[in-house]
Amino acid sequence: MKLSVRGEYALRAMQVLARDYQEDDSVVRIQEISEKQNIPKRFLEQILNDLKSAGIVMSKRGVAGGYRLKRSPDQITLAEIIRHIEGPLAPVSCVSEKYYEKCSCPDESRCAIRAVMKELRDSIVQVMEATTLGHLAERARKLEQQPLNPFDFMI
Amino acid sequence: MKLSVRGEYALRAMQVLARDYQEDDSVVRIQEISEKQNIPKRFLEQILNDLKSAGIVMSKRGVAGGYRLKRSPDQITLAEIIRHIEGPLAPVSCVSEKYYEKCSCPDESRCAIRAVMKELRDSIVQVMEATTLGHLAERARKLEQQPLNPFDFMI
DNA sequence: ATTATACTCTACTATGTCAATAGATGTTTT
DNA sequence: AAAACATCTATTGACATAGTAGAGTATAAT
Repeated sequence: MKLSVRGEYALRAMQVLARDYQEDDSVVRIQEISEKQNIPKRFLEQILNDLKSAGIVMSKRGVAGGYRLKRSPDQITLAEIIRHIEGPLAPVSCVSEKYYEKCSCPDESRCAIRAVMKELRDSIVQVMEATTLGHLAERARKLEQQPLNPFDFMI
Repeated sequence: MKLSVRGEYALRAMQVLARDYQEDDSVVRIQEISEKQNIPKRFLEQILNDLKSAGIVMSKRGVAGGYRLKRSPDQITLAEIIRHIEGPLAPVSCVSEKYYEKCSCPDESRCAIRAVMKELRDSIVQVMEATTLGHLAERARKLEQQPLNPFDFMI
């Protein structure tokens, strides 16, 4: 049920780009994202490259180079990011809409687990498609304004 | 976001035991579960063994041996099974209630992704804790009664 | 033009999971 | 007691994931 580390890093990197997003063509260096989010730089390079070929970010090479979102943060959902990095959002691929694959069970149409997994899939997809990088940036700004809350350390 | 194969097999095996559950102490052979669900037998042995030490099933050795649920199907949730097989239900462990671990991000209390992941966790947990093996068995019985629906092959 | 910067591409290593195999142990039946 | 059956335990190999490393390419400042 877990997100891969790769997927988590992708989201955290996109959060940074969304937070710093401007209409002009300003870019953010990998180094900076890496430091802000504690992500191994070399690993992050690969992830950002994936997201580039997915059409989510664009890059500028050379001295003042870096990455920026290819579209407005409001037009990029978390679902899109995760689907490109790890494939299906569904917990089992026999209930996936976009990446359906037959599973090994004898009869899908009579599998009760499959029925439950469909429900689960729907609630996951609902959250992930409803949340855009724009929402994330807005939320991040609000959280930054709040004073540190000591109760957050008591989980 | 995916369930491991191990977790999927565990659920499918428990579905069989729940479907065949009786108050007496009748058991089901691994071989039988393996054939019904197309699960590699030796692999299934390990999984059932795990579930045994988790207190979910009990076994009887020797001729006429096999496995049965240790408790009534109504008292076993899918959440309990998955937590024992794969750990946290949460997509990232920094939002897990039962298996919390600090993540590598600089400030959890101000991470917007974490806030979204918490929502996601809640909806996953809600489905998995609400669904018992009893529900699964009931649902399986209903599905068995239905005629084959050709539309189920058109996903 | 040269140099420094920062992305790009490919390959490698380590770790963990999935799956299969083999042999040991315990129970019942004959 | 022996044979047959079925669970138990340990080991192994294949594959995916996480992370590291090095050489290469484009850009801008000097």
